[in-house]
Amino acid sequence: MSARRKPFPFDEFESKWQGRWEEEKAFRTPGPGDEDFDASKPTFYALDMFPYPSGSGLHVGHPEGYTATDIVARYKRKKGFNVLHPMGWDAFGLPAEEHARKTGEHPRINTKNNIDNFRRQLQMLGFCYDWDREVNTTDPEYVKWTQWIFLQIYNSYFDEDAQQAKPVSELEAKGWSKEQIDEVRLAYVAGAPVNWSPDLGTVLANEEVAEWEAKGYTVERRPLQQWMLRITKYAQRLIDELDDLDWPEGIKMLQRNWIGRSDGASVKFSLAPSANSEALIEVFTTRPDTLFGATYMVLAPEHPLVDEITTADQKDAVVNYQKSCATKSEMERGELNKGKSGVATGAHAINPVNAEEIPIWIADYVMMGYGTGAIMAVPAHDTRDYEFAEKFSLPILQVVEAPEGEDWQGFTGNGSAMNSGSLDGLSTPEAKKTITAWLQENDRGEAQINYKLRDWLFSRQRYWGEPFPITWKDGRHFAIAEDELPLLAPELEDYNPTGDPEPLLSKASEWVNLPDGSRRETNTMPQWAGSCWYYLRYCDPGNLEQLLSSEAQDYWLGDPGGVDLYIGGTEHAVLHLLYARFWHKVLNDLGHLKMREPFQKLVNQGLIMGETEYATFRDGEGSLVSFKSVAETPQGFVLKGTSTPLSKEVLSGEEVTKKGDHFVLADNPSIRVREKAEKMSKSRGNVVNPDDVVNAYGADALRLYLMFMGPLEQSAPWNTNGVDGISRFLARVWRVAMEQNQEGEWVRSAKLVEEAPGKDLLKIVHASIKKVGEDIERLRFNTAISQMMECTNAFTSAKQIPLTLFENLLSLLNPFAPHLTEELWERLGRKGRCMDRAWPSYDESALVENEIEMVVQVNGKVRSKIKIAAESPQSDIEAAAHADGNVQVHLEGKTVRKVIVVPGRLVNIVAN
RNA sequence: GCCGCCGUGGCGGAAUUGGCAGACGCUGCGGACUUAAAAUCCGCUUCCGGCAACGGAGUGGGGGUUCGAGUCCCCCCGGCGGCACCA
Repeated sequence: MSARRKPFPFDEFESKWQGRWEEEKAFRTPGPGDEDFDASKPTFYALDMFPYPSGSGLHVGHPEGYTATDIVARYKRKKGFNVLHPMGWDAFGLPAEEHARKTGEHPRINTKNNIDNFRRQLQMLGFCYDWDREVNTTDPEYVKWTQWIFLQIYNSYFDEDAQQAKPVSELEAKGWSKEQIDEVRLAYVAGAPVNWSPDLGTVLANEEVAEWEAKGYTVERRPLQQWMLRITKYAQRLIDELDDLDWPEGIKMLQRNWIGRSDGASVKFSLAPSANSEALIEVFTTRPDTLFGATYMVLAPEHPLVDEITTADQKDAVVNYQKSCATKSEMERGELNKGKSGVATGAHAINPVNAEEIPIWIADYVMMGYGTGAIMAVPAHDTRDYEFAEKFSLPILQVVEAPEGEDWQGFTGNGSAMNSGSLDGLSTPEAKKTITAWLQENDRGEAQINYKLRDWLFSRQRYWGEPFPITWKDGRHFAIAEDELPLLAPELEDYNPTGDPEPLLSKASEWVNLPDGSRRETNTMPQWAGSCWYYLRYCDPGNLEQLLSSEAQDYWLGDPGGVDLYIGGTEHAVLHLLYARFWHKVLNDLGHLKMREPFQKLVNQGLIMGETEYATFRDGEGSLVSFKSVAETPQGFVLKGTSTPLSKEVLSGEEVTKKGDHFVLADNPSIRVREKAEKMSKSRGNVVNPDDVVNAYGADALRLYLMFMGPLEQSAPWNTNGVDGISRFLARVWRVAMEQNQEGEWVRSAKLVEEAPGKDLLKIVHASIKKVGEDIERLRFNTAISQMMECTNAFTSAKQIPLTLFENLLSLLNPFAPHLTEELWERLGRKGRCMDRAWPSYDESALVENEIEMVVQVNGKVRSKIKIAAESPQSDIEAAAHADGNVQVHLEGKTVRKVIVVPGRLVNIVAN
C-alpha cells in the first residue's frame, strides 16, 4: 500500500477539513441553557456504544457502526433536526490495571494515552461528534454521578404491590429498623458462593464467567461477602417492557431467554415418619400435572436439609459426594453432564397426592441456585430424571399418554393424564390447573413463577473502578454523605493482587480507616456501572449539580422517549443492555427519569470477517501465493487471480479438486482453499487496521466501503478489491467536477455548465434524492450507495453537467463522504459548508416517464417487452401485447383464456 | 437438546414486499488509449444449447396456494448465533 498513486488528492483535503471542522466547532450541538439554543427544532439522538479504549486501538468493527450513526446524524441535521451525536470512553477496565501492575504506573496514565489514540483515530474518520460532550467514565465528575446512582439504588427497596422501587425513607417513616431495612435494599450484601478467579484476583458476575473461562482463566466457587443488586425484582418488567421497543426480535428473545421465566407450581413434600422430622422439602415444577409420577426426589448437594435428613448408613457416601461436587467449577459440572451421578440420602419423602414413600437422593444435576434447589423427579416424563432413574434403577411410572407411535418413556410433551387419580383423562393444561388448585386448597403448594435471572453480583476486588460510597461500622454498612462524592481511590505503591479475595484497596490503610473507627468499603464497582448510564450524561455533560437537568432530559430524551437510534454489537445483547435498562427503571421509579426505557430503537451491526483467501500455497520458488477466486468449470475447479505474481508455468489455471470444505491440487497436497470467512483475530493474522486503510484510500473510502459491504446487520468478509472499487467510485465523482491541466493540477471541469438540466439527468438525480433519503431512513446504506453510483455513472457519460444537479449529488453524498463533498463544494465556489445545506427535495413530476416499458408474459413466461404511452387504457395495452411478433408465435394454436394487466408493469396472457 | 437468525452467480449483495431474478460493486475475459505499463474508458461475464434471433433450466431440496412465488403455506436438508442438567 506504499507508493500507490492517489486517484484524487484525499490525503491533502481530508486532514484540512478535519482541522477546519474542529476549529469552527462545526459539530457543536447547542442544548438547553446555551445561548444559541433553538428549542423549536425537532431532536434526534443517534448513539454509538462507546468503546473501551484498549491499547491496540480502533478495530474496523468500530467504525462500521460509527459510520452508520454518523450518516444518520448528518442526514438528520440536513433535514433540520438538532442532532445529539456524542462519543465517550468506557475507560475503567482490567487491561489498564494489568498495565499498572507491570509498570507500577497509575492506570490513569495508560488510559489517557489510549483515549488520545482512539480520539485521533475517530477524528481521522471525520465523524461529526460534538467533542464538547465527550464523557469518560473515569473522570472524577463522572464517577461522582455513578456513585450517586448507586446511592439511589442503595437507598431504595422494591414495593411488590406497586411493582416499582421506592425510597427506604418511607420504611423508616413506618418505623422499620436499620436491620430490617438492610434486608430489603436494592443494593445489599450477601454471603453466597460466588465466582472467584485467582488469576484475575477478582470475583465475577455469573454473566462474565464463561467469557473469562474461555480465555483460559480459572474460576472457582467460593463463599464470600459481596454486594448484590436486586435486579430479579425487575424480571417481569424487564420482559414486559421490551414489547414496545423497536429492537431486533432476536435481541428481545435473547433477553427474555436470559431472564428465563417459567410458569409452574411449588409443591411441599413432608418427610416419611422414619425421619422423625417436621421439615418440609419444597420443590418447583413446571409439570405439576405429573405429580403422581414422582417416584423419587433429588436435592442439590449443597441443599441445607441434606445434613439433617441423611441416614447414618448413608452419611459417608453423602459427605464424599458433596466434597467432590464442591471442588468442581460450573464448567466442569457442565462437561461432566454426559453421565448422571448421585447418592441416596437414605431418607424418604411422602408424595402428597398418593401418600407413597419415595426416596430422596442428592445429585449435581440439580442446582442450588435455581428454584428451591430440590426437585420432584418424574422419570417417565423428564429426560434428565429418566436418565438418572435408568442409571440407578429407580421406578418409572407413566402418567401422561404419549401420541401413537411415540415411546412414553421420556415423553415430555402434552397429552392426557393417566395413573393420576382424579386427573385421569385431563389434558396437560387442564391437569396443571386442577392439581395446582388442589395443592393450594390443601396447603401443599401453589402456582409459582420462576426466573433464571439471578441478582447482579456488583462488587469487584479491582483497583481501577469506582469505589463504593459506603463505610462499615460494627458489621453494618452506611452510605457516605452525597456531598462527599466523588469518593476517589487512593494512589497505591503497587497494583499487584493481594493473592486472596481481599480487595486491592485494602492495601491503602490510611484511606480505609476513618477517624471515627469505621472502615471504608474496599470493593469497587464492575465496569458495567459506568456504561449503564453514559447516554444520560451526554445530554448535559457539564452539569455539576445534577446527573442531568430536567430541561436537558425533556429536550433530548422526551417524546417519543429515550435514545432514537442506538447502534452496537450483539455482544451486548444481554449484559450491558439489560443492566442499563435496570438502572434506568430504578431511576425512573424514583422520579429522576421520565421515561421507562432508555433505548427506543436498537440495531446490531454484523461482524466484519477476515479477508477470504481462496487458495494459499507455495509456488515453484517457495513463496506463498494466494488466489482470489476459484471458478467451478465442467473440468473441475480452476484457480484465478493471484494476489502476487507467480511463475505462471507452475500453477496458474491449474485444476484442483474439492475435498470436504477445501480444494486440493492433485499433485500438490499443500494447497488449501478456504471457503468460509473467519473472524478477524491477531492469531489468524487477518486483522485490518483502519489507519492503514485511511492512508491508502482515505477516510471517505473506508466509510463508504464499510457501508457498501452489505446490510448493516449482516456479517461480511473484508475485501481489499472492494475498497478499490469504492475508491474508483469516489475518484469518478471527483473527476465529474475536476480535470487535470497540462501542469497536472486539478481544475474545474469544462463539462460543468450553468445551463438548465435535460430530462434524463434530472430524472436520475431526483430518483436518487428519493431513494437515498428513504434508504438512510431504513438504514440500507448499501443500496443508497449503489444508487449514487448509478447517478455518478450517468454524470460521467453525459457531455454536459448542469451544476445545480451535481450540487444535489454532492449533498446526498455528503453524509457518506463528508471530506470529498466539502472539498468539491468549496472548489466549485459554493457558499457555506456542504454539510449545512438542507437535504434536497425531489420533484415527483421529474420521475414520471411519458413512455414506459411493459413486460408481456404468455402463461407466466416473459416473451416480449413493449413500449407504450404511460397513460394508455387497458385495451390499448392488451392490443399492443397481442400484436407483438414473439407473443403471437407463442399464442399460435392456443385459445386466450384470460389476460392480466398490472398497470405500469406487465401483461400476462393465459392461453391453452 | 431447546430458542433465534439465515440459505439467490466465481464473491459481497439487489429485487419497489406476490409481478422482467441477478441492480450496484468485486473477480474474470476481451477491446480502446499507450513504445510499454499503470491509470482511465468501452464491451461481455447465472448455467446449458445456438453464429445469432431465440429456446431451455435456474433463488438449498420436495410438495402446495396463485394467471404469476426468491417472496406466502407445509415437510425436509444445510449453515451461523445464543442458552445449555433451569426442573
